[in-house]
Amino acid sequence: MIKLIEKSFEIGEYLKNKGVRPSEQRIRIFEYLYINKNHPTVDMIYRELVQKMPCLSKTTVYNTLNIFLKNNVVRQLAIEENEARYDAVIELHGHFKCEKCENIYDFDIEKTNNEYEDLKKYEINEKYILFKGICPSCLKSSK
Amino acid sequence: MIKLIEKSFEIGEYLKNKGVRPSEQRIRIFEYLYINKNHPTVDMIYRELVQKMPCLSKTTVYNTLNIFLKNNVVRQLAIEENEARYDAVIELHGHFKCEKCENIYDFDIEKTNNEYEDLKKYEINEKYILFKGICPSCLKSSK
DNA sequence: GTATCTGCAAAACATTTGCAATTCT
DNA sequence: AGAATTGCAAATGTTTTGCAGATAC
Repeated sequence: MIKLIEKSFEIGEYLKNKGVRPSEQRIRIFEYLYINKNHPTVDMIYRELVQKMPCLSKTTVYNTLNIFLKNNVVRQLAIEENEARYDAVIELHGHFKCEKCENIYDFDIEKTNNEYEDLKKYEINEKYILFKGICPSCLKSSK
Repeated sequence: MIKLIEKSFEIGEYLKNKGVRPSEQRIRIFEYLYINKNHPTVDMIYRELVQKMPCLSKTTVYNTLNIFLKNNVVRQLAIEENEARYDAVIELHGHFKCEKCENIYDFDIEKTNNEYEDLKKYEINEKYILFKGICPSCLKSSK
């Protein structure tokens, strides 16, 4: 409990620094993203949080995430084509989606821009890297 | 005109080889993707083709692209989070979206799987690489 | 007290599904 | 004839918008 309050307070500061006013809902939504790191959909966030905040609206989740996006608090991912997913880790990294267990793993990518010959003359601002395949634990269990 | 008929014939063969029966609509949709190489949305394809085929239905465009997907005739891209885009180039390559002119450029990526230390033990089946930034011609005109 | 934030209801899109008519073999 | 294809209309699902009440500064 105290942990949660402490965390809320830190998150509040973080959001303020990003230019977002830290309301209860916004703190909870960021907290969910920050603790779970599961690249959730709007629906996943809503279904979890509405249990503790019964009158939370899905509209608020949408509104909040759009504000977070605009203020660079979260990144929007296109992992599934139909539903947007969100990530509180805004540093450059790649995503790996296991086609079996559906888990999404993060992985490091280099920060050099010169690895791609074709892009020598391009200014690269954002990189979205998504691989699909089979993760080690699913590889093991399928043998 | 002759060119188009010839092209239709080639596309027909290509689709047959992929296990897709080459109807008029399917040929036209593939032809659009193949000629334009513009990673279009369903709506872009529909709006263009309905001019020549007035009773074309958007449902048919959806159906056709889903069949193409299943038979590995096209790749689905998640360049914008809200709308699916399609690409008749199924070979591995990356996409660069210019944030100014909105054009999407293709670029080559290496086929080695060992470039990412974190993924040594993962089986990688598909790679989706999307960069955003400014393309050379927009860089030039902004100076 | 004025701005902002929240949440309901409705609207706006993208996509899929059910089904009847048509087309191909 | 039988199977696949097309396209309309309706349904589904995600996201946005309008607006009234509540909250924060």
